[in-house]
Amino acid sequence: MSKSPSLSPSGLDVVQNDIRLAGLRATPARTATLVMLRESSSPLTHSDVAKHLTKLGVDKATAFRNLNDMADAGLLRRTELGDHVWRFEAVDTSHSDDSGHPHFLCVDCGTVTCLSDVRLTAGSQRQSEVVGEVTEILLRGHCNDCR
Amino acid sequence: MSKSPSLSPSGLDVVQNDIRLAGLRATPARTATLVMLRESSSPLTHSDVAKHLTKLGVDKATAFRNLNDMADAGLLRRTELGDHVWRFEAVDTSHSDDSGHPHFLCVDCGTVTCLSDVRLTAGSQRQSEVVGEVTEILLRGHCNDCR
DNA sequence: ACGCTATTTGCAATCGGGTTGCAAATAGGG
DNA sequence: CCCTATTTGCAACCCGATTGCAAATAGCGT
Repeated sequence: MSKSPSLSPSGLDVVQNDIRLAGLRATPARTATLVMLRESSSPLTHSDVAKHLTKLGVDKATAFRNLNDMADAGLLRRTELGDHVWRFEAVDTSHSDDSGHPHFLCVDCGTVTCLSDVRLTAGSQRQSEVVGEVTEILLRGHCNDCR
Repeated sequence: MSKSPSLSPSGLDVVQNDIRLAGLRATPARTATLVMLRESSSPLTHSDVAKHLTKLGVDKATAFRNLNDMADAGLLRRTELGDHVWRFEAVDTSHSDDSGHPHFLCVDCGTVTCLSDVRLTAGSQRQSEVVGEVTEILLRGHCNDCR
C-alpha cells in the first residue's frame, strides 16, 4: 500500500494533509503543485511549474502566489542557482533537519543536479570561515552531456 | 608613479588603452565603467553601475549596453550569485589565466566577498565529477557582520 | 449534510528591470 | 580635419512577476 517514489510521499491524501498542517487550505492548485515538486528529482523552475498548472486550468498568478505561499509556509524551498531563474523544490517534511543540499548547475543546458554532500578541504573551510558561516554550496560547470 | 589600488591598473590612460585593445572605442561612459569596476574589490550589481553612471549623465540603456558589450569583449565578467541580481567584475587583464574565482554571498545583506581559492575534499571532488566538470564554486551563508 | 466566513482564485491591470529602434553625436583612423 | 562606423540618448517596448478586487470555495462549527 505504500509505494512512495520520493522521499516525502506524494500520495494525494498525504499531500493534502501536509498542506493543511502547514496552515494552508488544500486546494487543487496547491495539491497539484506539491505533488509535482515531490515527484521531481530536481528543483523545477518558476515557469516549469506555471506551465504545468496552466495546462490544468490554473491561472499563472495563482501558480506563482502558491509557490511563494508554500515556500513561506515551509513546504517548499526557493532556490536560485545563478542563472537568473527561480527554482522550487519540495522540503522533505519527514526529515526535520532538511536544511538543503548542494546543487550542480550546468551552465550550458541549465540542468540542475542535487548532490547529497559536498565538503570543502580543511584549508578552504578555514578560509571561508574568515568571511562568514557557509550554509550552502553551489557548483557550476559543464555536465557530462554537454562536454 | 605607480600606485595601483587594484590588480589591473585603473589609471585613465591605461583603462582607455585596454578598452581599445578589446576592440571597442574608449568613450567616457565605458572608461568610467571600467575604472569603477577595477577600483571595486568585489563585483558590483547591474544597478550599482547604472546608478553611478546615471549620476554622471549617462543613460541607463547605454550603461547596460556597455556592461554587456564589455563583458562580451572579455573586459568584464558577468556573474550571478544566486540572488537574482547580475553582477560585474573587471577581468584581470594582466593575468591571462584569470578564469574566475569563488565568491561568498551573504544571504542577509547581499554583500559579496571574493575568495582566492576554494577546494573540495577528494570525496566531494569525485562525487561532483560523476555529474560533470565543475568550473565555479559559490558559497552562500551569513557573513560575520550579520551573525 | 449545510451554512457561513476567511481564504483562495481568476482576470486584468500594473510594475519594474532590462532591452531595442532610430536619429543624432562622436571616436579615432586616414 | 574629415569621414564613417560606432556609440549614445531617448522613448517605446518586452516580459516575467505581482497586485487589486470581486467571485468562488475550503473546511470549520453545527
